[in-house]
Amino acid sequence: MIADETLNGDLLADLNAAQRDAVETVDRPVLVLAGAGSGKTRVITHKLSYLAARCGYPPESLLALTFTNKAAREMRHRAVRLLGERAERATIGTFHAVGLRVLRRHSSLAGLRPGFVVYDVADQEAVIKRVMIDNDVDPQRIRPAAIANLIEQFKRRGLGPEEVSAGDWVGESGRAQSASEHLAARLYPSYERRMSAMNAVDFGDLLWRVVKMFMSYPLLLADYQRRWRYVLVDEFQDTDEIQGRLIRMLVADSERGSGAGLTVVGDDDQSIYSWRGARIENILNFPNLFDSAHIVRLEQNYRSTGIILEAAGELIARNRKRHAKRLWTSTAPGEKLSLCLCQSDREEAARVAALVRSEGVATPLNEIAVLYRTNAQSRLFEEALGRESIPYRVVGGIRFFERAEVKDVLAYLRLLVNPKDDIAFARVVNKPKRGIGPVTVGRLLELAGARGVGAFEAIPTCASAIKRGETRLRDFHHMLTSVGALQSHATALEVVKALFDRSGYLSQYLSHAGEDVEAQGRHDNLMELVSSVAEFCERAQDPSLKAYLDEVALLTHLDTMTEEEQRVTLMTVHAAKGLEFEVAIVSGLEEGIFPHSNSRLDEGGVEEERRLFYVALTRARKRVFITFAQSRRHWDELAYQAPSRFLNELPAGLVAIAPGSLSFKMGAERRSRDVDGDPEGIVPEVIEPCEGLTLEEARGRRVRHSSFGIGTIVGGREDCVLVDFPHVGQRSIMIRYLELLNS
DNA sequence: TCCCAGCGCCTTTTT
DNA sequence: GGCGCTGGGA
Repeated sequence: MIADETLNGDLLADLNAAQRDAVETVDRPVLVLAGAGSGKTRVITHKLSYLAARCGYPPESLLALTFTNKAAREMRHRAVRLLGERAERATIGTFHAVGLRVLRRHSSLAGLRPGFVVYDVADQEAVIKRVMIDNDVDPQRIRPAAIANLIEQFKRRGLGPEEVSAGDWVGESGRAQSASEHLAARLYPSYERRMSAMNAVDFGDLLWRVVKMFMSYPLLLADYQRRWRYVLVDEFQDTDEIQGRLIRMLVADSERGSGAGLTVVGDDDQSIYSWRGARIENILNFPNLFDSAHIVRLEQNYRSTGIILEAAGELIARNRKRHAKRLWTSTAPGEKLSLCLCQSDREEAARVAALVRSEGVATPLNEIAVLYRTNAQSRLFEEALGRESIPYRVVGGIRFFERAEVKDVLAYLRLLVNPKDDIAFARVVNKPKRGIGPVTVGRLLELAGARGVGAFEAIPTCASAIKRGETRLRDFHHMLTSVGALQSHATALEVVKALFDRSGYLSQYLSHAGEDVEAQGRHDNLMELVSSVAEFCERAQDPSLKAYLDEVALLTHLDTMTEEEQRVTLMTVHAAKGLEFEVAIVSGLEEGIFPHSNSRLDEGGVEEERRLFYVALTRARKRVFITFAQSRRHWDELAYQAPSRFLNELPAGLVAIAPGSLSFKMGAERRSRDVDGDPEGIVPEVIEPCEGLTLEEARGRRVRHSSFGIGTIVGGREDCVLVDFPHVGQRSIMIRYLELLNS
C-alpha cells in the first residue's frame, strides 16, 4: 500500500539510532531502558504502527498496556496519527481496563455472574468493615483500610484464600507473617464470600481473576495468545507480580518461544510505586526470563536543559540499586536551579504564588506546575494562589467521583444494575430520609443473608417480617424497580433523569438552593454528574448504564484533568510522572516530608524517595524552582523542619539561592566541613538570626532550635545562651542559631 | 429515628 | 483543619 510506504518513511525517519533499534527489533523480546524525556512513548507508538504497517501484524493482533487511561488515550491518539483510523482496532488500554474487558466476556468462566460491579476502595473498605464485625474484630482497633491493603497484596501476589489460609506463604516484608497479615489472611475467605454474594469484584480481581482463569482454561489462554500476536508494555518498572505473570502468560505460546512478540519500556530510575507492589525485579530480571532479550538504552534526553539533567543525574547516581546510565542532551545548559528558603510553610506558599505570577508573564500557566510530596500540602498553595487570583487546577485530592453526593448517585445506579449490591443498598436506602434507619436495614440484611440473597431483592418476600419499616421498604423497592425497568431500552442518561425524578435525591438539595452554600455546591456537582453521563451517552458505542458504570469505575484522578484553560497545575510528584512542563516548582524539600518520614522504615525507602525527587526535577524543560520551609504546621502543631538531605546532594555549583532566602550552606561547603570533622555532627543548616535579643528580655523566653526543637532560655551571655530543651536537657547555644518565639 | 456537639484520627504516594 | 464516628437528647 502506498499509504503504508509513506508512513514507513516517517516512522523511522523521526527516530534516533537507539529508538530505531527498539522499533525495528521484532524477532525477539525487547527491553527498552528509557531515561526520562528520552522519547519512550514515541518508541511505543512508532513500534505499534511499524508492526502494523511494515511487519504484517493486523492492528487487532496488537496489545498495548499502560497504567493510566490518560496514557492509553494519548497512545491511541498518536497511533491513529501515524497509522490512520485502523489503529483503532488495536487493543490499547490500562491493565485494569483490559482485565475488566476480558472478565466481562467470560464472566462465568471467571466465576462471576453477568452484571458484576467493580468496587472502589471505599466500597471495598465498607465490605471489610462488615466482615470484621462478623468475625468479632473491632474495626476501631485495626483500620479496615489496612486489611484491604493486605488483601490487595495477596491478590497481587496471586495468592487466593486457600493458599493464604493454608499458611504456606511468607509475609511481604521478611519471612514471618505479621499480626495484621495474619488477620487479613483470616478475614480473606469471608471477604471473598461476601464480595461474591454481592456479585462484586475489587481492583485486584481485575487482574488476578484473569490470571486464574487463564491457568484453569489453557484453551482460552491460547485463544488470547493467538489473538494478541504482539504485546507492548509501557512503564514496565511499575508492573507488579500479577501483571508480570499476565504478560508472561500472554506471550508464552510455543510458536513465539521465549516471548518474541513482546516489547517492554521502562526506567528503573523512575520506579516510584514499590509501596504499591511494583516489582523492580520485573525489569531487572527481564534478561534472565527471556534469554534472547535485546536490550536498548535510550539516553538522549529531548526535554530538559543540560543543567537540569546534570543536577538530576548527580542526584540519582547516589542510588545503589540501579542500571548505570547517564542522560545527555545536545541542548544548551540553561539556567541554574533556584532554591528558595522560607521561614514557614505560609511564606513558602506566598513565594510560590509570587513566583507563578512572575514566571507566568513569559510562560503560559499551563506550562507551570507546583509539585509536592503529599496531597495535604496543596491547601496552602491553593489559598495563596486564590489570594493572588491566579487560576489553578488541583490534580488528585478529593476527586469528583469521590464526593459524597456523587457516590450516593453512583450507588443508586449500581443498585439498579446489580440488586445484590448490599453496600450500595445500605448507602442509599435512607437518602433522602425515608424513615428507614439502621435498625430496619440491619434486620433486612439479616433476613436476606439467611436466604442468601441481596437485601434489596429480599424486600418483597421479607418486608412483612419487619413490622415498623414494611411500607417504607416496599415503597422504596417499588420506586427503584420502576426506574430499573427502564434499563432494558433507555440510555444511562434517561435512567439517571428518571432516578432524580422519582427518588427525591436531587430535590433535597434543590429546596435549599440559594440559601445554603453547601447544598448549592452539591447540587452543582450532581448537575456536573448529569453532564458527565450525557457526554458519555453521546460518545459511547454502548450508552447503557452498565457501560457507564464500568467506565467510571476505572477512572483515575488524572482523567478528570481538563486542559483547555490557562491554569497552573498543582499535584503530587507521583501524579506528575510522565508529564512535562516548562517550569517545575518542587516544594517542601524537608526531612520528613521529602524524603517522607515513613520512607525511613524500610531499606530501599530513601532510594525510592530519591527517585521521586529525580522524577520531580526531570519534569521541567527550562526551569526548576525548589522550596524549603523552616517551619510547618501539622494539624495545630508547629513543626520545625530540617532541610532535606537531597538538597545537599545537588551539585552546589548548579544551584542558586533565591533572593530573600534564609541563609544556607550548600552541598560542597557543607561537605568540606564534614570532612574536617565537625564535632557537632548535625550542624544547623538553616540559620536565622535572633535579632535584637538582650539577656534581660531573653530569660524565660521560648526559642526554637533546628535540631533540639523548642526550649526555654534559662541563662547565658550576650551571644551565647543556655537553653533548656525538654528532650535533651540544657545546652549552650549561639543566639544566631535560635529563633525567638512570640509566646 | 434524627440531630448535633464533641472527639479522635489523620497524612505518603494510587492503578 | 476536616471528616467520620459516637453518644446523648429530642
